[in-house]
Amino acid sequence: MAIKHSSQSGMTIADVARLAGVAPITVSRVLNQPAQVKPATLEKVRRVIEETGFVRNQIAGALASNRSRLVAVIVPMLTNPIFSDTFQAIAEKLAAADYQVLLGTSGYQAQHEQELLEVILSRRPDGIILTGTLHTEDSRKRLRATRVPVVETWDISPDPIDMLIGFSHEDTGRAIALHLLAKNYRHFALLSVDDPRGSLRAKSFIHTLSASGINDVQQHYFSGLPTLQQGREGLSALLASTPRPLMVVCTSDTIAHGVLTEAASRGIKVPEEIAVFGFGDMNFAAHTFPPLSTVKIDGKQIGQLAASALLDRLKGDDSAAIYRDIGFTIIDRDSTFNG
Amino acid sequence: MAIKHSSQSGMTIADVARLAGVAPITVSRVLNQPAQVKPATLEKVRRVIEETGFVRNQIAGALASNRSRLVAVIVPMLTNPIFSDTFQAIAEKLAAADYQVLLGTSGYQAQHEQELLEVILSRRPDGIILTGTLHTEDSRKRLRATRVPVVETWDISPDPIDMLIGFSHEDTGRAIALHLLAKNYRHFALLSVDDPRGSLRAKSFIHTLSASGINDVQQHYFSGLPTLQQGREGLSALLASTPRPLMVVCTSDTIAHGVLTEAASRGIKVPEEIAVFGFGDMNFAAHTFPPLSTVKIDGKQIGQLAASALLDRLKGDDSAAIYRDIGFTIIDRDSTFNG
DNA sequence: ATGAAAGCGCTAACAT
DNA sequence: ATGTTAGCGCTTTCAT
Repeated sequence: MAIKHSSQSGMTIADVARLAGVAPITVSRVLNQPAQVKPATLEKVRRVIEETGFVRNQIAGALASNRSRLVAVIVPMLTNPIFSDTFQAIAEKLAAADYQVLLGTSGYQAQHEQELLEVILSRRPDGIILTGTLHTEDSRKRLRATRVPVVETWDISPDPIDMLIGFSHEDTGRAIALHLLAKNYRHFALLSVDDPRGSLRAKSFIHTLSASGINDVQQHYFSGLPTLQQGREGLSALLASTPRPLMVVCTSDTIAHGVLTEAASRGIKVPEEIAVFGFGDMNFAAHTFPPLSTVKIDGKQIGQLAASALLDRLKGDDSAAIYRDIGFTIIDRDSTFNG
Repeated sequence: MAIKHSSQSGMTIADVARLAGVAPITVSRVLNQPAQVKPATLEKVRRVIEETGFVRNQIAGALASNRSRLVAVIVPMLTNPIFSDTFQAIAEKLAAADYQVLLGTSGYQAQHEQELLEVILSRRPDGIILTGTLHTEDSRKRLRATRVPVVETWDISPDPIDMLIGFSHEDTGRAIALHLLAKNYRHFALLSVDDPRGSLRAKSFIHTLSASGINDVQQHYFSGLPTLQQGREGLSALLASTPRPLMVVCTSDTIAHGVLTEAASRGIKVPEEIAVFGFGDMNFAAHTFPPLSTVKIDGKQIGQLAASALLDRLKGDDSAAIYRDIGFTIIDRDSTFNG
């Protein structure tokens, strides 16, 4: 018997069935519920699959079963490394459970996210993982109307769409302010990114200082992704105008790293002359010169929990609605004075 | 007439057609070839879609048309920022052309990539973008057998699977060696990542020095992704054992940045006492202290060209097979001596 | 443990 | 410009 050798995938489950002398549904079972197939049959079918290089068509499978095994993930910007750990963790965990990731980037724009969502929903994903909680009203309505499980990440909100894994950026900003006030710092400057969550941290930080009677905080806001350059330029600008000693708080470790770099290049001693505080505890933070005091956010954990929550739901585990504040940890290193 | 208000997507094209008083195929045309539909009909159908919140089912569409509008992208590791620009560019360009990205991470393992490929092919992507040219024999065979357009990126190879956009890592390693020899550097050290492409650059670098009679190159290889920490530890180790002046060549800007950081922390002058050379020209390279001499790789361009090549092919533009060496640029900054 | 029939929601390939 | 018909390749459901 001449077996058709081709991975051309003109081949279907029916072709495999014919060659193996079984019905198409049996091939389907071999692929999806091998436990229900007699070992001999299993082997017979698998050999045909092996020999022909047959590759199943999951599109047809998804249509027939109404389950796509696709999870859509929307990230603001792939070039912002703050989300990399989260994204990587999500992709790994889903892949291990035989789900694939459909990727979208929103560019930090809720309107763009909304358009993306329309495209994404047309793919009938089994779940959706979003970054942040700032969506258009239309997006929320649409997502709530579909019965697709949704996980929002990296923020918390009083009325999540569905599940949520994040932390409070307001709490973070306040905690940083209180922490540094307790260290007796009084002359502050703020270098902030202008993305929604960074701005939230910045605002809360400023507000908390204000409540302690500190209103002379020099503030610089940078648009676009945080860079080393912004930190260097930020410190340069501050040095021209602000009295030392100075505590420079940054809403991104990357900017803080730039501040440290500028300080080193000028021979300014950190933390003696200028102190620096970051955000994120990115992988370089413990190894800057001097090591950077910052707030640790466990991005990998966010990703793992988000993926797990989704997978549990997809397994039919409709237990208590998931709403999880993973918090944050202030880490004192040598870029601030530790009395 | 009572219109069924629901985004529940129990709604189909047939429901929309009934409500609009047209045939299903007309709704399909409104969605896919609106130019072929009379304006009045167009508006009628669009109003029903708007009012009902109907979301098309692209799974069914893909099955019927045999085009998924999905492009699979395989990246070694999302947490390695060297690929971020490429990945972001790909995602943006494809999204603009109404293609979605199906993401996979290979973890730098060809075997894992092969398994991923099987899953991916079952989704019937219209195209595949791969990182690197090191694939298992099985992967190559499978990809060649399917008629799916493939673009390999970030490397070149004598026999690409299909299209290719990259540069030669061997040429890069050699060029760095020759460039630094021409600057009269003679005492070299190498800090390298151990990923396939990094190793290729390292090997070629060492080999070129050897051809010039330099065989006493201190070499350290780091596993895992490049980090600042590796650079700091690398320099510390070198200082214990190697004579100065010293030219430290790194196969990653991140490691080089760590070397600069360690030097700054010890008060070692760069480039007077120690010179440093990196790879990638990542966004921080021009802003380290001192600014880092390195090799610029235009990752964004790789992504744009890869996506364009694929889109052209998908448009039926079967012009000359694409094989493009985008090259690299050596950038002299202040971490090396520029006589 | 395996099979037969029906259909998932859409679009290609013809009509008209 | 619009409609009719016949699938796409699989899985569901109900038999046997």
